[in-house]
Amino acid sequence: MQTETEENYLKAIYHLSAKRAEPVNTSSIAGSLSTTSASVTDMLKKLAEKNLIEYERYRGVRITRKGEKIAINIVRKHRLWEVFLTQTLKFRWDEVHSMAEELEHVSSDELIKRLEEYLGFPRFDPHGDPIPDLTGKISAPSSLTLAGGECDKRYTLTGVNDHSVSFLQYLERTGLKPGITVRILEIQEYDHSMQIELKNKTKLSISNDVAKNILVKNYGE
Amino acid sequence: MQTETEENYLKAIYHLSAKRAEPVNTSSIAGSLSTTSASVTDMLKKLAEKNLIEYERYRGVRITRKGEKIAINIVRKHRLWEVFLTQTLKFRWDEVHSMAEELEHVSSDELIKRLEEYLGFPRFDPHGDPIPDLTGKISAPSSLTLAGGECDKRYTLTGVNDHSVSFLQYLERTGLKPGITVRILEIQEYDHSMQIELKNKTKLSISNDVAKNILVKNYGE
DNA sequence: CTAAATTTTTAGACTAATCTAAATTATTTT
DNA sequence: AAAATAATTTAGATTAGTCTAAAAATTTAG
Repeated sequence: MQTETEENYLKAIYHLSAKRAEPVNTSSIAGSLSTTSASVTDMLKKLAEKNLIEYERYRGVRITRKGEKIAINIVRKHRLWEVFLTQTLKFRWDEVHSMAEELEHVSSDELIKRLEEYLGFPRFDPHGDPIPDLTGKISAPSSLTLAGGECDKRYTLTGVNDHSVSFLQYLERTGLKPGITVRILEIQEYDHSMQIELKNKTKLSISNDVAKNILVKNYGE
Repeated sequence: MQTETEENYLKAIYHLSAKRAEPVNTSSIAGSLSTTSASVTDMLKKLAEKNLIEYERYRGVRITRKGEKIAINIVRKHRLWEVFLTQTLKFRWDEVHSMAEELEHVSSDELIKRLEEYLGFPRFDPHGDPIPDLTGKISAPSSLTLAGGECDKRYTLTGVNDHSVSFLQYLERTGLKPGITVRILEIQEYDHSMQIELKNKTKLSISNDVAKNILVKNYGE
């Protein structure tokens, strides 16, 4: 068994590993957990001792199979709780992250199995991120972003790349929630910003930066 | 704000206070939290510092209004989670205590408000204990036990006095869950044990000790 | 009402997680 | 390839919670 703090380190290392092939370095872990490099070094020794990571001084860190299993299980719990909070308790999708951050640590595997069943085995959380199954298998998330869309075609929003609260709240305010469908009206040559139309005929303009952070699938797929 | 450990101490003191008017002594707190008296003394100083309890060396402890508010809020969370676990996730009533013990600490007040609404504002948890409302008000639980029942009358089980897992599992096995109705067939003079009949005509004999720990209301009330 | 037994508190130590500041190793620049 | 810069680790302290063993206070018994 591991402490909540150890779990948070493993989760951070797991997420950072997903973004690059090289070992994860100390300061990026410190950054993502808002702590100091000195604290991270201490914890890395502890996790290596338990064979949850491979760690060599000054060389960074790789997560082991054993550590990854634990991390994936936490991600699974987190995302299932997010579905519960939005679907059952009607929280907005931009409110649920911090609550799920707490719930992910306290819930027994049996509780999560039942919760998953009750929720109808959802495959994605409210932000479009895939929910690992009991065995740790993870469906591929959509890799198409709105920025890759074509004029006059329709797309259904499935998730986001940027999970920051400010971005989510921006989307929430403009009505761009997962599940809704948009049509691209026009794409500007010079900055790749685009005009889009929502179902209710609202027209709005979004920057390429925003479009690149919105995951979509083709309408009707 | 207080730590999870402080919350557990407050809850223990609150529950122990409910049973007697005198101040709560150190060793009973240690007993109910499975820790040592020395640890309890340390924590009492800390809680007194924060005005959550009144504490005088060697004299025991009383909870303050401020401490009681916190304790009641934790009890409220605990019992609402128990309802969720049995009602929504279909856990047995003898399984939910330890899970709720963890969930009670992580849940924000807003989450609990929504959960309460989703559950339909239940007034009692699966063991018949009253659920404090948002303001801290607590309905009176049933005070009638099956031991006080009369021959040939029907009673509906509403809860228990003994919350130990072994007692709950005994009741679960014999079919004596809250909500069901029983009829008293016969009461033995010499040991006050009783023969009762369940809805499905099952007859069984229970000791006076057991009967005293089962809360009931008159059938049809 | 004193003596024994019990309860409670204090003293001192331990673990987990954290921090700052100093030292060490690695990387980049010139 | 040496010097400067940046990243990482170590050293030493701190806080929360816990423990054991010893000391002090209270309660109980004779």
